[in-house]
Amino acid sequence: MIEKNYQPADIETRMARLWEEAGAFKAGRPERRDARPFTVVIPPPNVTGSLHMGHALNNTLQDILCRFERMRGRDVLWQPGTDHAGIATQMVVERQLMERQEPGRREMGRTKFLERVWQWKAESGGVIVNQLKRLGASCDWSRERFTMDEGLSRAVVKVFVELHRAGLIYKDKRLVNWDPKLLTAISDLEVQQVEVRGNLWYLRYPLEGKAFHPDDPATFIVVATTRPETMLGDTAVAVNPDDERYADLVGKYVILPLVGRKIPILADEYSDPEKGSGAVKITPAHDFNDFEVGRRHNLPQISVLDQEGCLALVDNEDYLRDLPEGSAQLAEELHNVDRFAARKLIVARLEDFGFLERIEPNTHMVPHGDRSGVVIEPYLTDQWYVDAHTMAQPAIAAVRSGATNFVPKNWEKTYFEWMENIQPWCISRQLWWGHQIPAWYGPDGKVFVAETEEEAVGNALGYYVEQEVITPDQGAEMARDPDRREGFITRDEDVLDTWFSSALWPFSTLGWPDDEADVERYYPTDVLVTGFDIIFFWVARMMMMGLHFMKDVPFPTVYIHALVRDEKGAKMSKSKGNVIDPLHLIDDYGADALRFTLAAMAAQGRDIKLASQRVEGYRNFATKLWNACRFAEMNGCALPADFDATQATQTLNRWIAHETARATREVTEAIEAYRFNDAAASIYRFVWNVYCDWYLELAKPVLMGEEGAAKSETLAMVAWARDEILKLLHPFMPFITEELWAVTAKRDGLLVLTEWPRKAGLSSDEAVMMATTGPNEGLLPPVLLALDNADFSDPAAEAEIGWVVDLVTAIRSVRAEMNITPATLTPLVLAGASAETRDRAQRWNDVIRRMARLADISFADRPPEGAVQLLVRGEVAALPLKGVIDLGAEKTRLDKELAKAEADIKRVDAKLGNEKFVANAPEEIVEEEKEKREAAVARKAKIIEALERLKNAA
RNA sequence: GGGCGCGUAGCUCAGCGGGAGAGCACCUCGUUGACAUCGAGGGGGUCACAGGUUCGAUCCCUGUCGCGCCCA
Repeated sequence: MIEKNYQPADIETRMARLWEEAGAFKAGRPERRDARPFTVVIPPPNVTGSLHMGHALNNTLQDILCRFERMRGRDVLWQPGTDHAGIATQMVVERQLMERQEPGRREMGRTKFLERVWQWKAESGGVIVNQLKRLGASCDWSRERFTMDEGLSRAVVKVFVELHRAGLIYKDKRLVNWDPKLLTAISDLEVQQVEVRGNLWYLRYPLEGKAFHPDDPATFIVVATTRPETMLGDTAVAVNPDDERYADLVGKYVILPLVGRKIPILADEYSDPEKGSGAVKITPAHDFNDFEVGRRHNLPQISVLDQEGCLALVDNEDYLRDLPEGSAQLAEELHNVDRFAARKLIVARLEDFGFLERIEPNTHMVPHGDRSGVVIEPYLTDQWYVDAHTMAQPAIAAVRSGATNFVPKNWEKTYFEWMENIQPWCISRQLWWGHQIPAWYGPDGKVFVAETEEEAVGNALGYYVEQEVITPDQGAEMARDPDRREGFITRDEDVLDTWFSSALWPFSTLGWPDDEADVERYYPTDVLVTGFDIIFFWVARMMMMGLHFMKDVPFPTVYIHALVRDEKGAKMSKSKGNVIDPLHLIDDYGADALRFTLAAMAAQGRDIKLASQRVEGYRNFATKLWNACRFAEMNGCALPADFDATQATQTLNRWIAHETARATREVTEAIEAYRFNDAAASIYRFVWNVYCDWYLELAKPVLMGEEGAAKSETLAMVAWARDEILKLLHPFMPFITEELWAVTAKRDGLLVLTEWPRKAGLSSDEAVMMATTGPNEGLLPPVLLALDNADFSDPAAEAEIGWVVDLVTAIRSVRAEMNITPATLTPLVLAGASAETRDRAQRWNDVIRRMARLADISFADRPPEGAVQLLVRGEVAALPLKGVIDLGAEKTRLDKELAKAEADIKRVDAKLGNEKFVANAPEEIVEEEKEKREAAVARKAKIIEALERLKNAA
């Protein structure tokens, strides 16, 4: 029994429980042992996260694919899990400690702190998983993984060690993006370039051997810089080799103001003559470009900042080397001053001595940390790197060859662009929460990388015994007792970039390296669904790791979906306050409505501007379906076991079978092509504008009428089409369809595991091929071996019902125009009707009268005088409304129609009169135009007749 | 500076070589046998602009203008 009102919240909790209890989402179901797998790995959300619109869209689309393929008989594995999100999670827990006024991370110590993070994860890490369940995500939750669980951690270590052995992971000292707030290195991708209004400072650097005077340009060279405070670390001045202004200065030296260091003026292409003064200061330790210039010219690298972005000058050997006496005083004064305060101090000091020429306002891009929000400092440190350039090559080739395809295809360009210019990937992070790098150091800094501490220590001790740094006895001692080797062998403190573990996700979650059975079965996955913002972060890296370790791409298809924005097109962000919370929408309208909205708006290649009004509209759609099912139930519609829709005899029933087949084809093909919006539009139109608006309405007289073959067939057909609708709609609106499936009939099983309607044109052989890996047909779901005629089509039924629809529509339209209230029943006269039309009119008499508000239907050779005359499929239908209608208005209406017909004829004639058109256009197009002309000419004739009669009546 | 994409009905968006579409909003009418979370009907668009290709362009090409995103 269907409830009177559709209540999403109640249905959703019950259906979720039902699926859970049935283990409906489990991969590897015994009865599908021989079915072809369909595998998708979820983009693992951060454990710290909560569901936002991007997740809602991403997971709705994945769920549509998974439910669709599950219904098509595949063994679906949708692999869920979460990501440990190093920086984000560590920040969350640290903030919590602060709020509770507990000891901070450093006071607490590493071990204790990590315990706290795990504790936090246990308490709060399940939030987003539960939110995904509310959305209806049909993941195999029994296989949920976490990037820091034991198995995945083993995968991380193994990958690190193997890549290190292969020379693809190495340690290097170079400039990194340093976050002075979080005190860690971050990768290029975690840096956001932000436009900042700053200044360009023009500084005078005195030439060596000349007495500096601010008024004498011959005694100095002007350099322009956006970062005056780094001048303390300058080791050269560069000018463009083609810049004639400075040609004679190349090779000479300047004396660095305030500092007194003698540094060369050199020629390098990097210096842009158009920018600033054309001369640029070179600070290799504090600027990426300068670093490269420095390498080319063998310049020293003088770092003048510490980890926190404060000047570090006292005891700074690099800085103090070769400086004149007295410079130590400046070092003392500026030591430990923050970089931004230092900027002011240094500029003021330069100005005092006449070294500041001028200040020019300058807007430029400044790197910021995407987590901390502070200005990133290029900083010279030792870090671990992946040789991304080498690993990118197979990943590039795989997309070039089509082994992996992007949908839509244009994202491949973005992918290539980045991959072909890829920089070494800095993977070490100075954090605690993450996979600690499996590297150990000896007293001389020599590194030992191994999968276990035991192995690394063994190697190290062996080495130092051999080198006679320690005796064999000491070595044995240290091997036995960790306390004894403390201070001698130490483990690398750093952890790996979170994306390092995410890169392994498609195979680490399947059990690699411990158990490869599932890797065998489910790798490579079938499709990756994700947003374009993580193509670089994640997709590219999975490609590299997958190809290297699995020797195969992780997925043949990458579907890239849009970003969800607010209704004005702005990116949703907390600071803007324009975030629409998907959970609120679920509360208000139900998960099904939200899902359908997102699918309907997921057109390829465009961002989604979401308005909640749209969600409301699709909630109404759910209500419509609900009520249609209630209607079927109230009329006792039920599907007999042996019912075959294609064998129906009633025209109306053959018509809905035909329309259902069409909808099935459209929905199936659209999902197959990742055209979610087309699929949604198709099922929407079918349910509302075909099934509800016409089929149920046209069936009413039969259903209310006397018992008999026609009625029993219709009772069955209403139920049959309803069931097909529930199946087609299930991937989009799983909750309401599952509920209706359960309450509308006694079922063998859940809808979620019911077979998808066979697409037209798919032979049973192909269906078998699709769903199986082997020839063992005995284990197939029986439906895949039966059911033919899925491409059922009946043009005759289409023509007849089409006529009824057109007739009713035309009458309704003219009645509304003439302001005839529904209470007024009018007669209808079919003039000069063909035998076929007479038959049809008799067959559909009840329906037409009811829907068009008619008193009766009669026939005549000619339309009566003073009637409204309508053209329906080439014949005249007249409404004798003498006295009711305004003859003047009717004339105006007919004049308008006439003008339209004449315009149509004129346009077609222009085409057909064009020799080139007739010669060049495809035959069927020309034929079509001719038919259009004929129809328009016939229409025109009838309208003229109608006008004549109107004149007579007046 | 390089790349990608977008300018179609009041709004949000489909369509993309042969007669301009949907949803919402708007206007009119309606307690018609499931549904007012509804039904019926209606108005509304030089498809940004300018060239070109073509028998034919909203659709392809070029340019201009406006907007967005990514990378330097």
